[in-house]
Amino acid sequence: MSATCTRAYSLLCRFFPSMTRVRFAPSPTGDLHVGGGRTALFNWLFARKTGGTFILRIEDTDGARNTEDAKRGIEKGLRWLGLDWDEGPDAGGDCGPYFQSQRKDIYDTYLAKLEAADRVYTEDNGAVRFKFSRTAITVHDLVCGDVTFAPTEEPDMTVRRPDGSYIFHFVNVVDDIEMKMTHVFRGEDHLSNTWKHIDLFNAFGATPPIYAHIPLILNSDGSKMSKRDAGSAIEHSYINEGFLPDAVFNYLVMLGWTPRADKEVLGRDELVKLFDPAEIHSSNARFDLQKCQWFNAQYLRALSPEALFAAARPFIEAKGYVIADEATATAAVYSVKEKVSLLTEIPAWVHYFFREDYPFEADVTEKLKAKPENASLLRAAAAAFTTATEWTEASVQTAIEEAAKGAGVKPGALMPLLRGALSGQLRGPGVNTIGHLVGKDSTLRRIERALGLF
RNA sequence: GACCCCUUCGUCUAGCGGUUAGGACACAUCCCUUUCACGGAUGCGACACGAGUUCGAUUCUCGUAGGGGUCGCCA
Repeated sequence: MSATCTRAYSLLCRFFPSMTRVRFAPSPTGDLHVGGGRTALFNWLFARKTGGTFILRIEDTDGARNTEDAKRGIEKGLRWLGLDWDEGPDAGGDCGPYFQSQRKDIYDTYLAKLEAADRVYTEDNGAVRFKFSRTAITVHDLVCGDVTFAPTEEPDMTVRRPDGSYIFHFVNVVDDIEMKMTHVFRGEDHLSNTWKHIDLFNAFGATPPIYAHIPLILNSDGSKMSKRDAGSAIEHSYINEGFLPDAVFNYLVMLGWTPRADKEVLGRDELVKLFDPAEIHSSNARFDLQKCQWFNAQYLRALSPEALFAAARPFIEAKGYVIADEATATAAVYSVKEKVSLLTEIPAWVHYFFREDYPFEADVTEKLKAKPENASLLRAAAAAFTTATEWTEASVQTAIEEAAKGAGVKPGALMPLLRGALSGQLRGPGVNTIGHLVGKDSTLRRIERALGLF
């Protein structure tokens, strides 16, 4: 960022802290793209940081492929990420309507201004073109610094189609003027076109906003990320895959900006506090699913038992498991929280808490049958459980240890057997935790059922 | 093709003329441990290349290469 820009920016923030106005202006194409989500996120961070206004404007001038469903997809993604907008659909505001499809009169008015200034001409078929100034134009960018474009040799830019509808560059600039945007955070893919926007601002006699072009998110192989790629769509890749919004928020921020902090796991409030647009990176970043999942694991583990259960519940029920007792289910889910990094992984770790006919995995059957005396060890454990007078994690533990002692083996020899019998698998929370949570009766039934394998 | 942006471990990055080039994810080994994990410790691993400027370049300048982007009556 240039010194002039830095100064202008800090002055603006110091004296007019709540005058900043930024917007996210997506074309409603369905599921929110991560790149778009992150663009929205930086706009939101800046608005919250400066006490300004975050506006959502739907650029739906291409009526053919902009459906109501598509619009809802965008809004769902934004809401899920926690990016609330102060003006826009459902929020209202003084600069509406916030759908470009409803702003034709405004565009007509602005086109008239260009006509009056002799900056447009109509072609034979009715299309209207804007006469470029064909002077050198410098973009003062918060991220990229000053970028100067030589006088263009491109043909004049079409701003209105023969059918009367308007082109992106035109409506985008008109709306940014009308909606009084002070800053524009957008993808770097727009940098090369920004001189056209500035040319338009100048033609309207308006002051361009301060631009900040943020780097793009690439696939792990460095190619451009598009719809079908892993991690590309908020609902499909994150909501449905068991990510937590805060984790995705945190990861996405880190992909374009490194906060000055001694840790990476930072909450929204901390990120807002630390955010400095001048520190946004200038190079593209590759998407790393493993790192994103690591963030998710961190946030998962920080959840309270109740919050974790609430988040996991839909994923458990989607597998068809019936939750009869919420308190037990909550404890069951909490007992495996540090074994997973995605909510979608939880059902496979807790399914046996919700049914008695859980399958015995192959290695369990193998383990149990490996030694003939395993059956008697299980019977010894059952006997110890039967005589237990109380049923807590501690008492279950004690019963197991006593059964092992009585049978002349170490608890470690009995544990895997019991684990396999009670859960059908060789991994999971402590055996005493499983026994305690499923209850005494079920514990005995489960051992009996496992005995049937011999 | 023209123009624009970018270039530190595999990935995300710190660094802002002198550092044993630091951290995180991933990976490997060890410790902990009834399993799976968590956690802890250690290790592996980078300044794209070539010229300058300088006593000294990862850091500044130029070039080359590579990656990305833009050049629509898409947004």
